[in-house]
Amino acid sequence: MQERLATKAKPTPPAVTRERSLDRMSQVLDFLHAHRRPIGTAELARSIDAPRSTVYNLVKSLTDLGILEAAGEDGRIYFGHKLYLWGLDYMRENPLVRRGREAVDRLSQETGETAELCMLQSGRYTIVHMCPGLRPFRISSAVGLQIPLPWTASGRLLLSDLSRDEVDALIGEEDFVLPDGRAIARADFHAAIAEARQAGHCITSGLVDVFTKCIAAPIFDVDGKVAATLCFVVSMETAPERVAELVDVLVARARALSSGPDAD
Amino acid sequence: MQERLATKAKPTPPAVTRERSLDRMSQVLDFLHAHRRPIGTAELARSIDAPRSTVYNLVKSLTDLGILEAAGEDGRIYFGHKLYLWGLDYMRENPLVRRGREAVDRLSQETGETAELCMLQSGRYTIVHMCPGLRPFRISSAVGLQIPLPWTASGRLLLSDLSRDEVDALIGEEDFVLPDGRAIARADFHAAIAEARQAGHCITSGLVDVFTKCIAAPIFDVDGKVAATLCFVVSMETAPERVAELVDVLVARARALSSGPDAD
DNA sequence: GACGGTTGTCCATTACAAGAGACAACCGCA
DNA sequence: TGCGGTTGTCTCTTGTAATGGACAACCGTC
Repeated sequence: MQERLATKAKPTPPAVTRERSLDRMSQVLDFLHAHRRPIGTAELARSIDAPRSTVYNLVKSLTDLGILEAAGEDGRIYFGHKLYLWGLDYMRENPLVRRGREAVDRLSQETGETAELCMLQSGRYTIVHMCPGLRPFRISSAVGLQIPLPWTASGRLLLSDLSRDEVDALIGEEDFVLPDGRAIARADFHAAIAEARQAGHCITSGLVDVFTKCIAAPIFDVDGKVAATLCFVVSMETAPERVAELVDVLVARARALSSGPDAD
Repeated sequence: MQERLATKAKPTPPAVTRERSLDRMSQVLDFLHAHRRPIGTAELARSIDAPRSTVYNLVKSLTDLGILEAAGEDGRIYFGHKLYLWGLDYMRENPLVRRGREAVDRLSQETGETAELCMLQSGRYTIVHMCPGLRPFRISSAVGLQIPLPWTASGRLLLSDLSRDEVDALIGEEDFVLPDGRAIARADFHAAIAEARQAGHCITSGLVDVFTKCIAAPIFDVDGKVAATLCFVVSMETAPERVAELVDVLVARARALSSGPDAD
């Protein structure tokens, strides 16, 4: 009886925590997403700080299900084809993504520029879709990449609904450091966000890459919040009139996609 | 006591089987993939023949993880954005898919035609990647679609390693009926497969769509089997010389992608 | 307003999986 | 050949989640 009560009344739960398999799976897949290449099972277990036996069992199960696949050598594993199929289903059924992709393809065709659809997913900036332009640009296979918000024009628009504190909470100090080592001042970034909101579009130059300019326009959801952005990645050399023209096209197309209940 | 013994000595395990959460999840996602649109939780439970309480809990967990998402009205659920991210990772890391995508983008840029990368996945024809051409074609957002193999030029190539019986086993009668109601004779289809294998490429006219021609070329894996195809979707009006030119480009590019251990 | 039909929530039970740890088979390297 | 470092498999224990089933809140329809 006493043990019963004692057991029941335990004020502090024991330190040993047992994760659910679904959570472990999510940890594994999230880690793989960040890791961005195949990994061995033992190293994976170390990386996500999970018991080895658990991870070995889990990897076996997930491999059997086609969620993971052997990739590379040494029995390394990575994402499986099932995830690809399911991901495509998401893309096809999600109205914003589906219509946004079509818009990107069409914009790229019409202008010959590289166009992208960008969204905030899990608090991170994501390139959802890209269609390369005509110009002999380096084709970055960056689709699905999650890169720091301050690096992009779209990032400034996507954050324009948040308060200053929310933005600060969302973005770590390291995200303000550009690929070439330069750092963006927080104050400047907040100002740029406000400016982007005012202007209804945003242009950045030479952030991710010295040779490119980003032009972005917001797509609004039914609540008037920025749900996604359309964006052009153009050469730094692009003439100002051409840039202005692209801005107009982009803003118009983004507005057409905004809060459209006329989807199918 | 008797029940105890009976319970303990059970020679045949009871009919009640308890599925693992991972298996249940896989059932749910596979069902959604086949269902191809959002579904309510209760109906989902009925559909996969799982206990209601199990499915309610599972859907809650998966939704929290971003693997499922509320979609449509009535609390229906569908695939979540995490699957999209993970699927893109699969696509980016898989050497064949990655290099095939780049080739498609480049082919489309160079020729101005709509180009596609197609594969056989889980025994079904899948458009893995598409880049729309310059011409004002109807943009089909067909990426990830799994359509009947007989409808396409790529399908004929992808099946060219299989025996007649294997092909027959893989393709149901309904797949031979084209969108406009016409039916393809099995014998003709088998002949077309053989011809495609011989020729090293395949051209079909007006199958999926009266106004289009499909031109496909095979990408071979290390074993010399057809692993994927590159394909152009062009207007029916395209001049024969132009078609011949596109065939040459396509075959050359596909060969360059074949069994390349020189991947990155 | 009593009814069969839903959908969604919440328990109690217990079968099963998450985790700890031992183990063998490999590496190098000294 | 022994010795730390691996990786991968296997056992056993025990916590926990999958399940059955009760329940409330809704429908409609008779």
